[in-house]
Amino acid sequence: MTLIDFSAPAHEVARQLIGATLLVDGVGGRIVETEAYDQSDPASHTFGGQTPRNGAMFGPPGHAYVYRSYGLHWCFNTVCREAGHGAGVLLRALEPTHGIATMRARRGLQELRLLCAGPGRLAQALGIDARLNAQPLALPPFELLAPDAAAGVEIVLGPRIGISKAMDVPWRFGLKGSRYLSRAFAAAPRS
DNA sequence: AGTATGATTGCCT
DNA sequence: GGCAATCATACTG
Repeated sequence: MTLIDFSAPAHEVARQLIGATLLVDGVGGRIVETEAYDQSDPASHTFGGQTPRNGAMFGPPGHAYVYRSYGLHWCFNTVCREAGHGAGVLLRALEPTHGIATMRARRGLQELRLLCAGPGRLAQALGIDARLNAQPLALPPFELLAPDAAAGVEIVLGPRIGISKAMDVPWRFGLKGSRYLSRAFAAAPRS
């Protein structure tokens, strides 16, 4: 069975990914935070159409889109919908579970909670860089494991982080109560 | 060819 | 809370 339907819209894939486990060369953890982007979205890299940098986002779904952020960090996305749509999901945080010693060495940091709490940190911990851009997630070094069915994943959502446009679109998804998020989600609205 | 701008992080005050 | 680091991409002239 297919673990995740990457041909679905980005916000749907972003939701499905919460609770799944992502490994790169056996190192990684449980996905606890994602954000969705698509071409109709002013905050997306693909909003202005295809360029050499964002080309992978217009490629086949289920592949990686890796880009450099602020000249020093790498950020990792999964491509969604059919090729040509320019949609994807940014992975923002993991709960470290596999290869923790390797991740600590790469990050030069002991504290588990901060190993993968943020898109740049996550990429550094997993050893992700430009060589993985446009690579298929179904093949090594990638590995994607289903959420524990018994776990009953509870999802929270809110506005995305670090963008200057479409800030009202609630396309940030998180695992409720996780302490490995890049930032806390706002408290549930009072009724 | 020159400049403005980040889907960020970590260190400083 | 403020800001520097650091550079590929995109845009302007």
